[in-house]
Amino acid sequence: MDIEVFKHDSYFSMIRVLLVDDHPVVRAGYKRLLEYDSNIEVAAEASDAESAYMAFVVYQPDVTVLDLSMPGVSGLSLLQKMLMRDPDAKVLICSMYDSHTIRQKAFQAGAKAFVSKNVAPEKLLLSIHAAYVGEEFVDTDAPSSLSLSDTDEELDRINSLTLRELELFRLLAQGKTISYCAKVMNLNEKTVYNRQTKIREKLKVDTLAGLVHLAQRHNIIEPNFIA
Amino acid sequence: MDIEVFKHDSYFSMIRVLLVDDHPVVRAGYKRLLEYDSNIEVAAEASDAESAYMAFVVYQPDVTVLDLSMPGVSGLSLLQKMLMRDPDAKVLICSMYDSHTIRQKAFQAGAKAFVSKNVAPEKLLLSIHAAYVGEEFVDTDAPSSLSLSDTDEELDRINSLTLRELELFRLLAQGKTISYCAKVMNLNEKTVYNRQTKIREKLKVDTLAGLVHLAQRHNIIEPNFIA
DNA sequence: TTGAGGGCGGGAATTTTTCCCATAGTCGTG
DNA sequence: CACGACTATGGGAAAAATTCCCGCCCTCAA
Repeated sequence: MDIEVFKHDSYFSMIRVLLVDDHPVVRAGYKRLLEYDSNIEVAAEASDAESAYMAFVVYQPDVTVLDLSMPGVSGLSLLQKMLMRDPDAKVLICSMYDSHTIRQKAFQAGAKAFVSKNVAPEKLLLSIHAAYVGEEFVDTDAPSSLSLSDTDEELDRINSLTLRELELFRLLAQGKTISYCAKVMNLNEKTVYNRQTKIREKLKVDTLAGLVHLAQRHNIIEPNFIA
Repeated sequence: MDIEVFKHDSYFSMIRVLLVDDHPVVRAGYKRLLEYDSNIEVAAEASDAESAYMAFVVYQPDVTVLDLSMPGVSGLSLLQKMLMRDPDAKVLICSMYDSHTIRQKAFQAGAKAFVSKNVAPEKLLLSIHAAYVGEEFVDTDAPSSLSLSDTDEELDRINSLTLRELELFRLLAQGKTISYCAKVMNLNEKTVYNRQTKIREKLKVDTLAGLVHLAQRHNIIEPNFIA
């Protein structure tokens, strides 16, 4: 991949990037990779949703690279908040765990691009440029899209979840308590209960454990075991 | 199968590191962080178990930084293979997901150090130096994990379950409802409730989802996850 | 403008779950 | 044998979690 193709004419065309990831190592990785491209500079970085939003408002980056799997609030909510503030924001969603569902939700929420952390460095740069100019970019050679078939009923059900529901789904599947969910999602516990019921109804599972299994099958959450 | 080698201008006191992680971004992150330390150089890197082993044999790094969550063969297997080849190998295990169990397994397998990807950059460098001189290094301020280093508490807890409790534990972790459990175990629902409470108490888990995760961590149930 | 749908939560009813307790069987031991 | 310790089992009342049904607000699209 010839990086020279990204060379812009003037100094003023630098793409200013905001990096959001809770892992210092990963942020460092992005920075190093982005350094390869002389038209990109890291304007700011953040390790959690709040500071990310603040940085977004303050620095007004051209492109935001946002990791989905952050503690607490989901990256998707943050994305929405950003888009609320600036509907034209270019956000590149990056996720450790790839799945059709996650991608779908990301784009639905307004992401301009999606890559998994497996992405080759050149692809990452490419996708940032693509996002910058407003194109949608999809990392096609997703390594092992392990979804058996995209017509899977379970998948359809998951896709029928609204954003907010998906967010709660993830939290619950991770084993968070109702009250914790209420806190981090800024909701009344009652609402969480109501929503949980709705989620289970949509997903056609009748136990919490069922939610966990379903979530793991579809890479909605990280498998917490080592084989 | 790509082993990248980095020129090292023979400063024999340099700590030569082998990086093993399947994510390019993460490898880049390590490299960037390690560059801060002028006594460390990245001798080679690898993105999968086989090439990692080859690199290990060929380059004989002073310290290997090994990510646990790799596709295919587990990082732990790779670790064992390396130690079989060189019992004195210094391997620093690095994992996205931290838990006491994981750590335990890592040290049990012969790891010299363990850090989670949340680790602060300085800690990472510190741990590499520690591993280099043969010390065991434990990232103490691990955010959410109890850093007690004795026996595997979770396992002990599971072992403290009675047979009947274990039976119910498995059913629950598989997502069966209380009434189903009562039926198949020939019990009054009340008894099942009482028992479930006791199990969660013994296992120190406060949600059903927690039971599922615990069960999976310890292979009590089949991970119902397609890889 | 109207209507559909998401997001949010109140109130009462309902169900689940806890907590404390009682009974019974088993086992090892003095 | 009798004793305590431990497991297995469940009753009853109380507490907490959950459901069910409802209304409100907002946005968006027709």
